[in-house]
Amino acid sequence: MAKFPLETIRHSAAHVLAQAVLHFFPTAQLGIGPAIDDGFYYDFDLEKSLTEDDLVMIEKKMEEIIKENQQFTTFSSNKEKATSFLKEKNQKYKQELIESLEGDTFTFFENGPFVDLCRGPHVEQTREIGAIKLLRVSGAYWRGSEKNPMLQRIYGTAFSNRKELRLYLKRMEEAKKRDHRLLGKQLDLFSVTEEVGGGLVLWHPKGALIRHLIESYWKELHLNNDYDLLISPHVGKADLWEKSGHLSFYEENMFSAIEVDEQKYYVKPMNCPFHILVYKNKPKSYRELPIRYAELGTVYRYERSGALHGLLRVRGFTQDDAHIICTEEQMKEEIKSVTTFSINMLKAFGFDKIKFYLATRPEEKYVGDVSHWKDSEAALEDAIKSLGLPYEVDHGGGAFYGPKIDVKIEDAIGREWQCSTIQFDFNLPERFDMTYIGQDGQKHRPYMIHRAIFGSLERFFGILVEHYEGNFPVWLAPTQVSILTVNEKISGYAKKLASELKEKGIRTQLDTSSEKIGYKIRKASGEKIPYMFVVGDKEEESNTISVRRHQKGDLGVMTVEKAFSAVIEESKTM
RNA sequence: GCCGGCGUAGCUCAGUUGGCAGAGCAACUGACUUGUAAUCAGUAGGUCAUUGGUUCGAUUCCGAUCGCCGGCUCCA
Repeated sequence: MAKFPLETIRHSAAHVLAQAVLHFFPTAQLGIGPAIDDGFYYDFDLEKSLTEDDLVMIEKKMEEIIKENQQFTTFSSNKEKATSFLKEKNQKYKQELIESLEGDTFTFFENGPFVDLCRGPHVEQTREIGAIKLLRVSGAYWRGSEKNPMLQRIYGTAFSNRKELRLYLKRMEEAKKRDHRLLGKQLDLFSVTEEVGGGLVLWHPKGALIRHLIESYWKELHLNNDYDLLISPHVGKADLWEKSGHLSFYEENMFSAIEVDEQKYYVKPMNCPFHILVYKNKPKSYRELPIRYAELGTVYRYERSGALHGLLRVRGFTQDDAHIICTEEQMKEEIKSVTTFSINMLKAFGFDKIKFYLATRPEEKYVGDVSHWKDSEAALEDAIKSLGLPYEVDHGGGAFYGPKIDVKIEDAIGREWQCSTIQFDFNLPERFDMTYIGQDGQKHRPYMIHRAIFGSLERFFGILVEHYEGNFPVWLAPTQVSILTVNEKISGYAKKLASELKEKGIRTQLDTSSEKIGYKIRKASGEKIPYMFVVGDKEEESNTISVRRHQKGDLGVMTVEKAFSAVIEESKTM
């Protein structure tokens, strides 16, 4: 067991990094250097752009400092002294930092020739830092604001010993192999091309097939749970977006207007206004509530070019959107059922570890009655509690229009992703004057809940690819069975098996090429096809199949019936 | 958008004093008839991202643009 927590080790490593950088570039201005989730970084203002070679050199120096086993010591001083000390060191960012900090006592940490303003804590001596590795250099604005100068940020990681560092680096390698952009290309699932534009996805046949399966399952589950499906257009008039408030609050994220017949139209960034108009098409009675409108609605949002990332951050995507419109009395039950519904959907895709984050009313900017906020927050918290799942409360983290639950799922290698969100909206019902006629014959304002489970199909698909490492379960695999012939004489038998499988609804492909069986297996494995049916003379004579399962290997010879039912059974399991 | 890196065949990548553009895989053709992760031979495939400059000559050097990658930022 290490003497210090990782965070302390990493924070200390950040100091050593700064020390090493100052050794080579004495005029460097220091930004901040915290420990982060899987390592640490330090920001520097430097004349020279750092290169890979510089990193190697700096890392070497860091190793030396660690070996020297310098002692970490600390001292405090008041604001005046601290400022003049930093002035003397010519550290303007640190001076700025002190200016913005409360109190009059500032601690410094010193090791060898290096002194840094810092709250600590640190390890006692540098050798306790263990093993370090510098990972990359990138740009970062001082204090995260674009108005400030851009500093150079060096990222690194540290562990208490070499072995753990090696394991971490190995995990990173593994994660890299799962990259959906890489697998998307290898498995021919989708592409994003320069000709179409960044963040606009072309779904290739195999990707589109998987998406179709996801969508079909999604629709079926919604219909079975009393949702109504809607379909709405991709564009709408400017007036609509004025009314919804998007043009005042969200315009910077919208594609610019299209003019048709002297009218301005906008491509939709959200589906809500359309769903609301469906609701408002006819007066609604309390007897009709709750109403649950769901749509796989394709929206377009402007994302800055630098933010685009494979399928995870795109400009055109399909939300699995739904709007639940209900009375105050129905609210609690609706929240509960939508939460359970989300979990069930996510579980079908192998996500069992789910965490909730409840975000409540912001302190200042918010719309609607405080009492409505309180009721809805209680409803959200109730729902999570009743499920007995882990959750955290983010006080004041809600949107201005309502409180929400964000749901995070954990994938096969322990990474967290946010997909689902369940949000109250006190804004749009007001803006669109949504009402229902209550038992008392009066008009009432309904509650409206937005929710998405996958969030975006593009993003969810990207996450799925990484989660499964491209090894889709049988029910989702674009090709479920590949029939491989040992020689060309056997192609008749193979064709017969293929057509029988297809008849049973199994997605089957046939490889009768004049290659050796090893080659065909290698090829099918590369495509990550779950089942390989190897057939030769022996199998034809005995009406059997030699079954091979992807990632498991040879399952041996079985009767055609048994082999078929194995695939069929598995294709039904989610 | 900003900082830095990168852009050579469908894919993965070689290509240095600046002098005819290369390999493996994939594709195609042929031979082989194969028993559990790569059979052999041949053919074809390129505006070296685009564009301007330097030069007798640019994939190579310089500039601009576009795109991608790592971050920052953004995510009412």
